[in-house]
Amino acid sequence: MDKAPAKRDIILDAAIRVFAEKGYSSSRTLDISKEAGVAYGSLYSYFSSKDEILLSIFRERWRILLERIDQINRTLSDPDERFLAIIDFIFRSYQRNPAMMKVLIMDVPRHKEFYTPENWKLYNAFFKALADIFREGQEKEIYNRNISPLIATYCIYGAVDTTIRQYVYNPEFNHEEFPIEQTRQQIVGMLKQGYSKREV
Amino acid sequence: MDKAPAKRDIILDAAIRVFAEKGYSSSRTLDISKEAGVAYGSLYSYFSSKDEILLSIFRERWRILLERIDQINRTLSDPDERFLAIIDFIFRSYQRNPAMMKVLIMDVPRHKEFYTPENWKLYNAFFKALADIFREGQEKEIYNRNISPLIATYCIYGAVDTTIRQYVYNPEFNHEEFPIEQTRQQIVGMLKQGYSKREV
Amino acid sequence: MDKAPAKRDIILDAAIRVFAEKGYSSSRTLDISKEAGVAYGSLYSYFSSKDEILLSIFRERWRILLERIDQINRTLSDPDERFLAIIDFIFRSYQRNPAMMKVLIMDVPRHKEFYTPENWKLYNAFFKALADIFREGQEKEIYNRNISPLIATYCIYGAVDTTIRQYVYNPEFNHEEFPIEQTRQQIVGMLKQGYSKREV
Amino acid sequence: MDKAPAKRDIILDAAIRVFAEKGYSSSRTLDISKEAGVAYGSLYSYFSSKDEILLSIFRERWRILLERIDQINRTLSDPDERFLAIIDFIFRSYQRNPAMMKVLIMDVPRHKEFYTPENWKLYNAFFKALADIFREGQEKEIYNRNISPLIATYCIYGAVDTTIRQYVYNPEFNHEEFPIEQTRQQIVGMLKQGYSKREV
DNA sequence: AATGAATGAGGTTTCATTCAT
DNA sequence: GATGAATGAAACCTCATTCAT
Repeated sequence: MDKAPAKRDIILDAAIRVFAEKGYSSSRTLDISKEAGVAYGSLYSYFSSKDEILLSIFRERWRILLERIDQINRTLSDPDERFLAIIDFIFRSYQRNPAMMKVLIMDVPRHKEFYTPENWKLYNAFFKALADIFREGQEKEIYNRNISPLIATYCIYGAVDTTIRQYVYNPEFNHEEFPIEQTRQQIVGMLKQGYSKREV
Repeated sequence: MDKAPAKRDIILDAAIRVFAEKGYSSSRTLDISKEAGVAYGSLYSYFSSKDEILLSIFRERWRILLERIDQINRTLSDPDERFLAIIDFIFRSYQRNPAMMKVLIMDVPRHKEFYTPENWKLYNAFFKALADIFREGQEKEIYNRNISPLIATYCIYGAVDTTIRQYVYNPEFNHEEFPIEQTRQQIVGMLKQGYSKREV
Repeated sequence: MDKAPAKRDIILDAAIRVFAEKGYSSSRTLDISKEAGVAYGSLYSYFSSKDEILLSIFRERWRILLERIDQINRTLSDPDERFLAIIDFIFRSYQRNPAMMKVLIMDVPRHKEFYTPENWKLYNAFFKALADIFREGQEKEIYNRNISPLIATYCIYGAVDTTIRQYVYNPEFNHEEFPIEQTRQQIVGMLKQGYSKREV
Repeated sequence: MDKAPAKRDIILDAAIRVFAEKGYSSSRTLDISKEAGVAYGSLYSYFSSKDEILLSIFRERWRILLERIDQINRTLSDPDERFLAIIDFIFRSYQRNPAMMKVLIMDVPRHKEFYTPENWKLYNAFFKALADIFREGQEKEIYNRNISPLIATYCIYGAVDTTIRQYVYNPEFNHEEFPIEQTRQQIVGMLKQGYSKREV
């Protein structure tokens, strides 16, 4: 009984590629079925609607992110190392599957049906997990207590997200001038130390 | 001869509200005309298509942002003060017209027709202006020279953008618990000093 | 009081050129007003609708054709000479104003509103006038009595019309290979003598 | 696999009736789908646009005419008999399907998209085939050598076309007074012998 | 009478979804 | 379950006509 689940994932992966390429609403279900190599109507054996495909992408892929954070939390205890590992995971996710990141960042939150309490709960679980790490850093007296953990989290995620978005979208952003590994280090450095020159 | 320009702007403002509410592709041109209180066909006297309305919003509003930065650069000379003023302007823009910010952040960059060289040039002019300020701060030895000005700029903008987005979208984000003025100060503090506790 | 009639005719002439160029239904009233160099709304000072412009073209220009036949009938008495003069007039009309002929041949009869009894009466007056000439030729024993005058008339007009249409429309029809004057003579010759070689 | 072709032809036949009734541009695609008894959108499974329907009618039906001429040429060798058979076929086509003839004569040549080199080539193939027959008649010394074969062809076709058009359109043309078979004979007689009385 | 901005009904086309095979 | 032809609601846009100036 591996066949049905496999096909479901084939469709989901195809949908990610198509949505990333054209955007959700410019993507036609026919495009998805072609990309997946399945019959037109087969989409509806696995998903009730086009909406449902997008939301499934969000729910299933976001859950993987959350699980990964859980795993990092279990493996590492130092907040700094945890943030590093998470940022690393996000960067590598972009590198592995930029299409998925495009969809998660650009299409999911712009979709009307996304705005249900359950989806928000799942979405915010990510920020809450990050905020928990931050809070622990504050308790361990290694992070600044003047900053709200949630706000800190938004800043961290926003800095990472906006930068990676340039790699994905911005044609004027020169990949060779900014090697991704170096960029990652600069972001982490800046978030931790700030952009102001430290007094000696 | 104030009439025609006025009507064009009425349509543009209405379109911003409608796009913000429903997203670009779920918005119908009929909705826009109703919201603007003009006849259906009048949209097409001022804009050649629905696409053109969205792109006009981007071009005209983004230009205002750039002009504002110019003005700030002419008025203030200290890089710190300049960043503060720009972040302040962005925060106040959100407060004044969150709908416009939604559209600029969420709809414009997800639209296929957006991706023309001219539009990218205009878009990137914002980041270049910020990077110039950052570079000056480095030359004045007040900003960290280890960070690329462009990356720094993405981090600054990303932190601000992602946080404000929570005010605009996230129903679980409690506005009262996080007064906007205080949030702004925390972001600026964190970007400048980093989240790590400074050694004394 | 020459002004108003002048403008009316300016519009009519402009409409003929526009209809000939694009066909009636692809022609926009805006095109006509621009071609005429009058204000958009002015069309409706002189004509009640776009339909009415087309029908006015037919009524007024067709009447000129009928008057010309009348004049020919008054001037000439020999049926052969009369036909020659009429065919000559039609050929020269094409040369002078092919646009008008295009409209009269192609657009007017394909228009729904054309099919009123009065219009048909006017239209058929042309064929009746020709048939009368033919009948007289039969009575004078110079034309074949076995042919119905009306059918003869359709054949004569059809031969002329179809040939001239090639000059106007057919891009593969080489004008230089077929000088119009020579073509006219061949048509007249063929209609009168038939295409069969006469026994000596 | 008879189903798809059948439906395509059902749509084409329905379109012919609708176009003949209202003219191409007054015909709505909804009318065609209703007349064909198929769903609205089905039109677009078989044709890419309304234009394409009209041009398909031309291309497919005109090809049948050309094939018929080919067949006549293979079956008969006498030019006179060939012309007779072709005129006969045209007359019978009108009788069988006057709607199709209306569309071919009135709508197709007035349509902008018709004017492509390929369409003209197909269109002119008809006249070229007729001209070849005429030329052969000249070589066999049975047709007048003074007439250009192409001009002769236009006259023959124009006479037939204009006359049949009266049957189809002209409400003042009395079908009973002019039995179609008799009309056909008169046309053929007139084209061959001319309308002038032959000297004995 | 002249103007042209405004109007909105109606057209073509798209495409998510259904369903008979 | 798989297939893809069929369906028809709904979208964008056009453009003849009106009407306030």
